[in-house]
Amino acid sequence: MAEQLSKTYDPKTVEGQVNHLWSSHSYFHAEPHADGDDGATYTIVIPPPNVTAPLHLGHALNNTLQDILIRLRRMQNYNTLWMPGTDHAGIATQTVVEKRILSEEGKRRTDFERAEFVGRVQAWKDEYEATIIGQLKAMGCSCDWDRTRFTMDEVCAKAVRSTFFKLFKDGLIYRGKRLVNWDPATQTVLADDEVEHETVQGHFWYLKYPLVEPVEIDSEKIECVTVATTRPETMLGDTAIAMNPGDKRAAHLVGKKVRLPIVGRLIPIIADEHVVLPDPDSEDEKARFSTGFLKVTPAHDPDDWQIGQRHKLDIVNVMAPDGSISDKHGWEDADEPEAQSLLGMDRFEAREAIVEWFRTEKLLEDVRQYVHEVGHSYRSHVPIEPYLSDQWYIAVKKPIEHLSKKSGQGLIEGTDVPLNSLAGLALKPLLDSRLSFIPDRYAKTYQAWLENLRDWPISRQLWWGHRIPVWVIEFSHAHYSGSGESREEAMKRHDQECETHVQEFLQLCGVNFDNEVASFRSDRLIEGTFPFYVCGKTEKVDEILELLSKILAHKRGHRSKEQLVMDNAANNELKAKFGNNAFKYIFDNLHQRIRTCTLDEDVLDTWFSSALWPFSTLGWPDETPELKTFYPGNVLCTAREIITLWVSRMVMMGQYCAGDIPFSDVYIHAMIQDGEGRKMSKSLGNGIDPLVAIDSHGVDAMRFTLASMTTDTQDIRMPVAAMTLPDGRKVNTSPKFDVGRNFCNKLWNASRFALMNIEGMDPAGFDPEKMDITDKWILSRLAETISEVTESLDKFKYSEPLAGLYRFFWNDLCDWYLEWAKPRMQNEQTKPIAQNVLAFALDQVLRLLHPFVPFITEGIFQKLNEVAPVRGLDRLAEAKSSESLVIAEWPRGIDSLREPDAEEQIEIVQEVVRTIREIRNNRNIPPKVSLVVSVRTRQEIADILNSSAELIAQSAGVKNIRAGADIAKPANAAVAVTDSAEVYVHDAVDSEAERLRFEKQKQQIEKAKSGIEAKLANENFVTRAKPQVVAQAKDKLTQLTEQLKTVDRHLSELDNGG
RNA sequence: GGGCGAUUAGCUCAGUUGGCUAGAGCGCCUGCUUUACACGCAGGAAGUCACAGGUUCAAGUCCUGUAUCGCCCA
Repeated sequence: MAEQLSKTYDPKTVEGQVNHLWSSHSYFHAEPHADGDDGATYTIVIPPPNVTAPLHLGHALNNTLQDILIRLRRMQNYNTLWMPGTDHAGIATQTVVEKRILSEEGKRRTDFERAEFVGRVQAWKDEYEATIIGQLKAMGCSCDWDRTRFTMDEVCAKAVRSTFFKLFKDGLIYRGKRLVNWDPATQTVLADDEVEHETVQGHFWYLKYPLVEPVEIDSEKIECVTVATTRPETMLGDTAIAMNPGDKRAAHLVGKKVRLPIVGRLIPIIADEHVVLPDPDSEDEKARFSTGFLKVTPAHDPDDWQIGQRHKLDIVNVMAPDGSISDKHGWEDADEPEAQSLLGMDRFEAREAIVEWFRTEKLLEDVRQYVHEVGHSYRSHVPIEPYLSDQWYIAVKKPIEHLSKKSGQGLIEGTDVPLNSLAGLALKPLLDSRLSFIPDRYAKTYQAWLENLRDWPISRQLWWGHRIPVWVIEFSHAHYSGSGESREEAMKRHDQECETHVQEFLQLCGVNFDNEVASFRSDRLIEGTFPFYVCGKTEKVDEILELLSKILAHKRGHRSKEQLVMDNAANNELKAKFGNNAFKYIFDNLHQRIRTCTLDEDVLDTWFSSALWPFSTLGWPDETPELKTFYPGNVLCTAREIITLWVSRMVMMGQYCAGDIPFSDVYIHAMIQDGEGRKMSKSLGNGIDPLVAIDSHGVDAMRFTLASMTTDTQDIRMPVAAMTLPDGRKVNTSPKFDVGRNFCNKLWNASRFALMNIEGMDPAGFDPEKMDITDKWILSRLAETISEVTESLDKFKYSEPLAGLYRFFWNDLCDWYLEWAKPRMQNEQTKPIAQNVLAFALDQVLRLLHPFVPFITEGIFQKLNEVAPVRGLDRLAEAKSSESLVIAEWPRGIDSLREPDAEEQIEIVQEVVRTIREIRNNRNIPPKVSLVVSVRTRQEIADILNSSAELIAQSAGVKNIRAGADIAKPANAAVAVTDSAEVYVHDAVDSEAERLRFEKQKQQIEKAKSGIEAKLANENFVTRAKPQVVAQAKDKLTQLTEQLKTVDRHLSELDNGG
């Protein structure tokens, strides 16, 4: 006798037992194929959660959906891999750790050595990684935990290094100056998505700039031009005034010069389309505020930067990294006393001082209120300063020669994207339909982004992340002999020599310079030299250059040769590892030529390593069996805000590094909002912790609810309700989870009932010939459900299959089949048949439900295996046994069991049962009172009803039922008219109730009837609509007419006291 | 500013290529300790499908515009 199941489903107990079962087997582990085995594989890489914080409900949704796909394919016998792991999330993680250290210890990042600080972040990562993996396991994610990766672990780091080197060698990485989002408070660059836009009540200040020579326009003498600005302090860096070429005044003014107030700089007036023409009545706010003259400050405004690039304007940066006015960062003409007095002021102080200066000098024409969006740092909340700085970039639209054979060359039609560029590699598969988005509208986002892509800035001024593996070598200044060659030629020759020496040195250390090193010399003069950038393929080069760097640093401050070679650790290490010759070479050839040799301070953008995730986790660049078997993967499942940041880059890098797209389908799921349609967030306090949901409702309930809400809309609303935990903590949950919990409870109890009844079942006792109509019906419905569920899962539908399963399980199996089976279980003749059908149906429904609600189904499956280990339906259908549902076979289509006749018959029976029940309820007849019923209907339906009289009797509390074509209405009978029959419930008359019901029904029928009559009266409908539709309408009209006649007859009988 | 989406019952959502007396779950109302389940059973009420035009024999569904809300990108 199997152990009794509890009366309500207790998720904790079952989850515990099932976890124990799963963790003691390796069901989730995937092994690469042996050579020659080309069986079907199915791979998903997890979007690695940030180690910044625990998972939220969005993650729960994301991972539930992946787990559903993975479990389905595993049951379908694919070699299935779900690769788990976490992301180091550079800036986000560093920020939270910095905040915590500041609040707990009052220390800043700069109070630590770099390595020490990174250690602190590492400790945080260890903690949160464990939390996150624990959460994923709690959610039932069937990841291959043995393969868990982290974006900064050794395996991933190797891929990052290889990719960077490859890009560097292909000439796709360069150092460039650009405006970045600078946070002057924390002094770091921020990514665009780390900038929060806030609406600010600000001003437009109208500043007058005097023309060097006055100009006459329409006999009016113009001495000044007026610019409008929201940031007057940037005027110190103005290098032009721009006008729209369409401006009438442009002809007179373009080419003239103005004298920049305070600074005295002479700057030109130029023409640029970007300038908005003034129009006081315009809808466009910019036009209303515009004077037609735009001050151009390329170093402090992104639009101005573009204008500066177009017109080759000077770039004058007037600020220090802390946001104060400074002449040390690119401002060379701050000679005027007025300018000098501003130096050192904070940017907002300087703003006031400058406005005041203009006011005093009568050059302030106007001040107007202006409400606008200002970017703020999400970290320090101070306004972002567009700041000019040197960053590393990846050239995304640069053609890659060696790829032209494979990917073709030239531009993709209608774009400026070369086929053999990184952007092209990502775009082409979409255009070729090798890459699809679900829902497909998201393809547009992807495509538009790639077509308008700018080079990718990959350096971040952070300590937490993959260090950029570039050594910056500054050569000493060339000694210009003056003999014959020009200064430029001398410098070039000198630098060339230096390069050669570095090359020789590395070769002496055992490095093959051609294969293992990539390098280039800057074409821009930076602090007096053209830096030489060196990137090694492996860390060996780093090791050598680091020793060189130490030795050279040590060298400084020592004069005599004896001191230079003095014993120190770096010297010894270099000698020991790379030989005396290399060591000697430094002093013979390098120390005079190299001023500094330093590793770049910055780290790589987090998305750089994320971009490699689909293959770095499989061991790339090594040609591992894993890579061979599981790459390319199948699906990526993520949220839409990540399409540009991540998906596109994975495709790009997958193509570039691994030679193929990393997945063929991108499934974009909805974003979870609260009941008011707001994003769930910490600051609003409207988030739901998945662990709370799991605690209060059970994992399966949470998963069921999430999956059932997943249609292809972009948002799903999840009403949030506060609840108090037993320990007094107030937390958020959602009444929506009740849906899942109720379902699980129903599943549990129906299974409990089934298990009690199939105990001791004999599979041999099944005889297909002895199945009754309910057996045939439920199997037919099962067959239908199997194919519906399988098909919709193939199409990435979640809510649809779940609704189908819900209906089959609850509305068909529980509400009807089980009820009808109850008496059959008491009868030795019928019992074996009902038992076997029930066991089979339960077995199949558990399999179908398993991807959605894995714990409860596995728990029940284990009991089912104890009670009824063999569950086939003789020669009708097979249910291959399995020790665990995780690896059980997915139900096969059993279309041979489809019985439309049985379904139709049961529907007729159900309709009559519902009608009788309605009368019973309506007349307040107690459930215990048995009824006598007769039904007047067409003979064929009467036959069905008579043969199913017992089913009706049982379901409707009827002791006697008789159907026929010529049944007369008995006296004192309550009457109901259905689509196909008149149902008489004897001795239940209630004229008033009946009249009300009939009158209402009459109205409904008349409404429907007149609609159809109108249609049929329309000649166009009859001639133009599909014949089938017309025939349908005619049938319907006949039926409604009949029905109406019947209702009328009963109404008039009521009138006659009938 | 550019793009995408939503608007259907009190709430959360379905509604395939146009063919509808517009469905489900929750909530609501009525009745029920029917020995699997009250996290349940039986029944019921409840909708001008955001608004305005248009296409069509036929529009919740297609087109145009408007309004409100939301998201992404700049």
